[in-house]
Amino acid sequence: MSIRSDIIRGHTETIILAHLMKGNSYGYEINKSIKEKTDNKYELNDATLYCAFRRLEEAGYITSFWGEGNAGARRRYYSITNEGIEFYKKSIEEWKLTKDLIDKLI
Amino acid sequence: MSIRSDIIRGHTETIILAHLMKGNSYGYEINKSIKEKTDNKYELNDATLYCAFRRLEEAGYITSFWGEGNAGARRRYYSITNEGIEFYKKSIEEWKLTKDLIDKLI
DNA sequence: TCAACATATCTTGACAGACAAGGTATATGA
DNA sequence: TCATATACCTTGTCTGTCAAGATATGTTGA
Repeated sequence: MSIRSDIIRGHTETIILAHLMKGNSYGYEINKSIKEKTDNKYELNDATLYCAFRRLEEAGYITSFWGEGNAGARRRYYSITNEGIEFYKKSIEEWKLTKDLIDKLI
Repeated sequence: MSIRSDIIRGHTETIILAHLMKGNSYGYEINKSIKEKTDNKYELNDATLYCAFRRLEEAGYITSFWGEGNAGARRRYYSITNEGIEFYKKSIEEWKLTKDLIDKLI
């Protein structure tokens, strides 16, 4: 069974930030990691991923820079900011509340 | 802390069906019940609620009829169908999977 | 009496996140 | 050389949600 995007909607940014909490990374790698962690049950659509990066960067939660080295296709790396870390922590708390809420309601 | 609608998006129909699993009901009552169950932390927007009713009825998951008796404002009652019950059960399973998935990712 | 409030449903138009589809470019291995 | 994997990005569309507004009835308190 795959997961409807409406169900997971709104978690995209938190998922990305969670990955960046462990260190700098780039889009393709993050998405591969999501796929692996979920046994191919879930992955982000490219457009969704890069849209989320733009939103996060605009909000000041991440910064980006082009990867150095000329091996393979260019990579844009992302780094989480202090504001991003705060936002991530809040999102985790929100998720806990949401789980309880939905469990009460359904 | 209140819950962003993006986080709960996609659960509206399941929440409504969950209520109807306990017996016929109508929009206003369902929303009041949501508010009470969540200690005023969450409630559906009117438009969201009635849009969801329409979708569910179109999908054959609920049927509706005008309430009898002339006391107070008119009520449109909703009743869950067998297909609706099946869909509800599937949605519950999907929610369990989603919880696990998100917990893995964030 | 009459204003305010609670009950109850519905419509319209706008917004935002997600998606499908397409494009661009580099490196590697058969 | 051709397919594949890597890697990023844009455009237009879809859909659920929301804000705002409309409509109507019953109850309660000043």
